[in-house]
Amino acid sequence: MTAGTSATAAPGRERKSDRTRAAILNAARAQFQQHGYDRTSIRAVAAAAEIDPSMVMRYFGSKEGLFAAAAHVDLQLPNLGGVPVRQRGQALLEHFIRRWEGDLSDDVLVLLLRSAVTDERAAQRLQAVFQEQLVDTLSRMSGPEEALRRAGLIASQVLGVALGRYLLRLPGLADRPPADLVADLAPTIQRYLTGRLPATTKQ
Amino acid sequence: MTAGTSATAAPGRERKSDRTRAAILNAARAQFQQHGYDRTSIRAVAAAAEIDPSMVMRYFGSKEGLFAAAAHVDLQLPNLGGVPVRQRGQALLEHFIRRWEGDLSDDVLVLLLRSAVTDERAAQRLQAVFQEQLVDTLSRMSGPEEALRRAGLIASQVLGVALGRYLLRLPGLADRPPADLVADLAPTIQRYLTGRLPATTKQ
DNA sequence: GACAAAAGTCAACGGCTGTTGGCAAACATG
DNA sequence: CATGTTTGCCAACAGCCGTTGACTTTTGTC
Repeated sequence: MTAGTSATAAPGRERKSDRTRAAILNAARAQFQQHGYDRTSIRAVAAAAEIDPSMVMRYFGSKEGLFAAAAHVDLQLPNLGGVPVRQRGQALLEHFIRRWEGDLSDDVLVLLLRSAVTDERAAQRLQAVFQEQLVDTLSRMSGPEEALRRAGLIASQVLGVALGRYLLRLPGLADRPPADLVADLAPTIQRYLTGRLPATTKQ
Repeated sequence: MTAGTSATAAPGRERKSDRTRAAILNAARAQFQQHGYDRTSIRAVAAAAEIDPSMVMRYFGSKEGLFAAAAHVDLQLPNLGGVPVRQRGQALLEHFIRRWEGDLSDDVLVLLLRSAVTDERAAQRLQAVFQEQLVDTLSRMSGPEEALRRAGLIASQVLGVALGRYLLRLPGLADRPPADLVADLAPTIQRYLTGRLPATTKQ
């Protein structure tokens, strides 16, 4: 409509299909996040996107391909170098909570978590996110072995909160104000991040 | 329905059906734990128990009934009153780790966790376990409101470890010796259990 | 307007699912 | 042996699933 009709496809020209492609992807993300991989059907996604199920196959090849496209996660971890050492735990924790508490289009990690518990490929994908984003960030502050160890501890606490608060809705976690939760948990993250850790057994 | 029909049967007398009943239950537990609720089919359970699928229906009514029967969890939390206050965190943590690390028939909580992420009923059941066993245990040491708060924090860390180590198999968690993990995490549990917690915002 | 590619619709396939009811063997009891 | 109950297998149902291929409509280019 905007560009001239005679011009060949410019790089910025958006195809008509890109719209439905995005619609499918949005619907898929919502479904995967709410119901997990198994209980999300291509038919339901197509219905939510108001198109035919076969379109999903055309654009994404298979249900697995759709999931792969929908589950791209970027943690967008902040650069902790600019934060005073004593406040890094709280800063990191606030970052996660803010992501989850915020607008409902951003929590792809919940999507991934819900599916990874039963789907092996989703688990590997979550493992990759953990490795490439969290471990790498910590590697800038310490050796690779210690980074892996600290990252594991942080992941256990952060994912545990997400699990209990957003998936299981445990009463002691789900009904607390975000700020209180941050206050309670920040010392833990701080210790995992910068505190002194006990010596490991030989390895 | 479950009561014996004839009064002549001695109390210790075991029916023939009790054997297959137990076989079904064992197979179901293994399947539910390994694949979660959705990917466990009654047919697969029946095949593993070497009986007909219709038998499962006869004994447990439905797939949901089977799951309910298979997912009975008793955390068997130790009485922390007999443990020195400073070691209670470690004691509680060791208890959980020992349960999971031990023989492969005991980890019903992993079963429940894997299913609770997608199945609402399983989630409610896990919520009940959390409430009736963990919160109640802590209530003996503090007021009910504080107990709920501390229980939530403990659950987030403990379930987070179970999630990362046994379900997702994150490299920083899954490949560490149990003793090392206990050493790293014990201070956290200790703080959640007995440490001083920041003031909460009004509620 | 003619024509080709893209975008979308429709109906169907084979497979797996939970669940049901009928019927055959095993068994205990008179 | 005759009886009724328990225990079990078999075949089938209705439904949803991912996926496919043929067909029609829209769109863009000459």
